[in-house]
Amino acid sequence: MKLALINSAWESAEKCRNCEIRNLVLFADLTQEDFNLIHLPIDDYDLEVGETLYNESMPPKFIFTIRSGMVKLVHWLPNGNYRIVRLLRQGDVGGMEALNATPYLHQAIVLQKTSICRIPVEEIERLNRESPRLHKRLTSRWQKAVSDADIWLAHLTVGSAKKRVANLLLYLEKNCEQGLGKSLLLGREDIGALLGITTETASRIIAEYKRFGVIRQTSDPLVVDIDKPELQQIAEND
Amino acid sequence: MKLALINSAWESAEKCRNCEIRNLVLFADLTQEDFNLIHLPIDDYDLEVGETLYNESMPPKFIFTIRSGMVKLVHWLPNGNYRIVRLLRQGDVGGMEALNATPYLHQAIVLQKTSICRIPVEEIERLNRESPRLHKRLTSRWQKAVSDADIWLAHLTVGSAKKRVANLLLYLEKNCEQGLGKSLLLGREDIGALLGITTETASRIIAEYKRFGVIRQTSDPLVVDIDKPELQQIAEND
DNA sequence: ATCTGAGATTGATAATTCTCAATGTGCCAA
DNA sequence: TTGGCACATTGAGAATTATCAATCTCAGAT
Repeated sequence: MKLALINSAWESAEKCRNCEIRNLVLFADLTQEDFNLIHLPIDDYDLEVGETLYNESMPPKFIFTIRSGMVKLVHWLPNGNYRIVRLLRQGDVGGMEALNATPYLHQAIVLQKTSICRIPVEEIERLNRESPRLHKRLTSRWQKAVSDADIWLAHLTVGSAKKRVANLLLYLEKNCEQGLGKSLLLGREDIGALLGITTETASRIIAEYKRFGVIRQTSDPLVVDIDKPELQQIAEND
Repeated sequence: MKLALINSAWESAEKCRNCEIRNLVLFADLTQEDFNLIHLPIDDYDLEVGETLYNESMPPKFIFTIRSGMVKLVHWLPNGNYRIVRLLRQGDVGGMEALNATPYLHQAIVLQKTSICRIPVEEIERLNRESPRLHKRLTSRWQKAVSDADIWLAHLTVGSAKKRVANLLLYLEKNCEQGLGKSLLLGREDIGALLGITTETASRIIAEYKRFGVIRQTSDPLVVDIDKPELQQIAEND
């Protein structure tokens, strides 16, 4: 993992102020004055597929916002298998457990080329004390993390495997960067780890959806066109 | 639902200060001075099995801490079925979504006679502004809600139905008020809604565990003695 | 061009879980 | 006492999913 650039304090504050997705993330409500409070460097950099953003054994000194791309939060099981606990997408914040001075809870692994903004916990704490606007944002991010987890549970762990896969594809469509009607197609093992089914079952279902044209390959092998109404049908009835 | 007592501001602050489980909940770090900031009444009351603490259609004006007992957070599905998204136990906080001025996300239903402390959101917001100590607590509560949800996912929705039930019984042992070696035994439908299995499957497994003495009835029909090592065995191997 | 390795797909069979249906059990009220 | 009711339990067969194993595909590496 290489940082693209270590910014000086001034530079990073400048960057944040001009960040085009700022309204999605933590610093949306900060004023010029707030930005002047930033002392430590906020780094931004890209990670490639398979790289690790953070894991359980790293010192929990940063939180991360996702500017673009997709990250999986992985919980390893004793037997070497793993479970994907959540996905982070544009605007999501990862590693917030660092704000409580507790170790990171998961390994965060990049699924798609991902652009990250890495913020020192110390900086958050300073702003938190000195800017009520950040505090509010932070609270609502936490809220989002909880409700995301709940939605996950309610939709992605009930019903037949077919339903779950359909729901997952719909979930991944929502902000697939390629535009609507398309969905990120994860590896079959990841789909399994996400939905609590085996790799083979995931593969069979994806293959069947392909055969029936419910999903169709695109030029990018990681992205598929989806037949949204059909998937919604499957997700609800069946 | 009846409130046991509508306390005056002074009385409720007094109560909080003397609350024996205070160190578990939001107000653990508050000072005498902080308590003097409390203006609105903080009510405490008991609810019986089946009563609703809050639901999606109530105005989100309060958050709730659990002083004792157990509450399920229920997400209703369109077809009339339901999914239990999380359990709240002693020290847990429910309805925190109210702090973001968003509707409650679930229906919270009492599973065991439960003692509740109901705090107006307005009061939290005032203390939040005026006492950094509360803010810190609140943050860490949020953190706990997220990590609980993740643990839930990682343990209670993987593996065979037998494993899941074993994990659930172990989970419910942790702070069963009757002491160690005992576990709250939920209704079979609730077990199903919790673990993503059918009521019948839940019943079969519980019945089997009873037959083999892995769990044993006690004088209280809602509580069973559990054979912890055996359950751990089942949860891990199998 | 061939080799190679990591995923993906598919098949056959076993195991698990669901579904539908019947029965059992204990508690409460008339 | 006697129904009645809400749960819990059990059975049998169908459907789904896991398991084990064999190919297949395809992008890189040699």
